[in-house]
Amino acid sequence: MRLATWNVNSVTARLPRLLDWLATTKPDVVCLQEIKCSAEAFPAAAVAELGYETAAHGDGRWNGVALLSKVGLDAVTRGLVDQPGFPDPEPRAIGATCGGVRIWSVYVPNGREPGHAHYAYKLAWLTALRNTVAAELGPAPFVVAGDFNVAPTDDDVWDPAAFVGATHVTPPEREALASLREAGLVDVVPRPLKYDHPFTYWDYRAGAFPKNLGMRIDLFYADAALAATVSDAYVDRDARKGKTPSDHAPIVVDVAQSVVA
DNA sequence: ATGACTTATCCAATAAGA
Repeated sequence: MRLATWNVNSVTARLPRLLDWLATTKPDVVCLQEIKCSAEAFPAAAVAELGYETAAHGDGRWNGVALLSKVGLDAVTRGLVDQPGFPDPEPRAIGATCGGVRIWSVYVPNGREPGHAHYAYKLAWLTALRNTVAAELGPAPFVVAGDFNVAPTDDDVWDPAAFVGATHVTPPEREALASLREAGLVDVVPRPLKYDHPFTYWDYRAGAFPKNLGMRIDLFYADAALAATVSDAYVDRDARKGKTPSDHAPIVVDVAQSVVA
């Protein structure tokens, strides 16, 4: 099976690119984040022409996540166990069982700045994610993939000095990732197609992409048994090139797991 | 060149992103 995750920064604005990328890359299951549309407005008919079923969770202007699958899409769950809000719960997590794999697409809150109420919200949200993982892990191959808005190590940002006092690199955020790993998940680190860091995000401003001023904040976490079957994992930085890209690149992961109906 | 912000929304100035 080929699994993938991509923060598309508006599925409406990105639809032509998404369709081209699906047709070329041919993933079996795709986790999308920042669809920025309601579930009803998701272009499900367009992706259905390429063979994908859709489950979307969105409410309009911001956030929003979805799952696309060619191998079945069952037991859809919208939201985490006791998911906190800001102040109300936002559409940032959707889970489903696809071809025998239990898979979650997540968009972790940004946090804005340490000390901000949004930062406390981010940490609480990650705790709810950990609790959801703990409740579900075990019976089936398991994946949580998406935009975690946390760089796991200093090696996952272009310059640690540029992030002093900023979110995405603080010990509590990194401890929240460690807690997910302690619950039984493995960080499937993709290979970069170019340069030596598997960055997944580059700011639109100041030529960050051509200068490779990036961050690895999109992550693919799998249970240990599934992670052991990974034959390839890469960041598709080519999808960040050209006119009107998302500011994030997709991660593509091939696993030996065969489709289970 | 991979190239110097982009998105949706009360349609235009703003909030949000990280």
